[in-house]
Amino acid sequence: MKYLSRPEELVLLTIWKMKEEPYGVNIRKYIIQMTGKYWSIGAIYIPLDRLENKGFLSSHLAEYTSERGGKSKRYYELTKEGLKQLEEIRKIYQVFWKDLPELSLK
Amino acid sequence: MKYLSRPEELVLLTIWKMKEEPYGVNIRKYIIQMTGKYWSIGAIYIPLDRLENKGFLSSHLAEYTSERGGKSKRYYELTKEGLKQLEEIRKIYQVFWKDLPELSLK
DNA sequence: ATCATAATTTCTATAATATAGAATAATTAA
DNA sequence: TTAATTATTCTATATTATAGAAATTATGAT
Repeated sequence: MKYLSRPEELVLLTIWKMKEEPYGVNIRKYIIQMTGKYWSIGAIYIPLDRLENKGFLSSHLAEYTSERGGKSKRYYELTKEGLKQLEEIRKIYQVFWKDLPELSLK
Repeated sequence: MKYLSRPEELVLLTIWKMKEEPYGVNIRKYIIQMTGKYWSIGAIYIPLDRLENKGFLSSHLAEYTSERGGKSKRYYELTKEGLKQLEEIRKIYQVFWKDLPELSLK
């Protein structure tokens, strides 16, 4: 693949940035909150899986929880490779977003 | 649609930024040069079409050229709506890329 | 005139990704 | 043991990405 897709990038950035526990439900919540755009419930797991397969994330299942119930959470964290991808894309956009000309638009 | 896709964003930014004449071949050339990643010849026209359909770009055919030959070039320019989209996405990323914590990665 | 060359866009086919929400799983409380 | 809760996985479909061949249109050479 050439670039990270948009959801992939948002997921990686979120896992890097968020303070809450980084598992599916929370990651989705964070992205919705930060971007103001809706994501369906399932929509978060596809980029998560893909990013893990590519080696940009690693994960493990939560061992124990005293909360109400529910399936085990799967916690994610960024890998070195994942960070590298983010840095690469940041570099590209720094150049693109720099010195944009004033426009007179229709 | 929720966000601009990556190619859409790159195309819009390029049309905003590039100094050369903004038609397909040049736009592709510029993106390849700026990102260091290959795009096939046809790959540029799909986001161009889509962005125009969405109202983020407008275009017109070149009237006359004294160059060697070839089909008429189609020139593109950013619309107000297109600019708005870019500003929106920029705002999102400014927040995401700000205050990222130091990491100790595996 | 005809043919080769050149520059550009359009077409076509396929792979990959996005999106939504229902189904399933695992845990706890009543 | 049934209902409620929390989370992930599955399934189906729409959209987007990607590559490169084909078509279009003009020029230059013979």
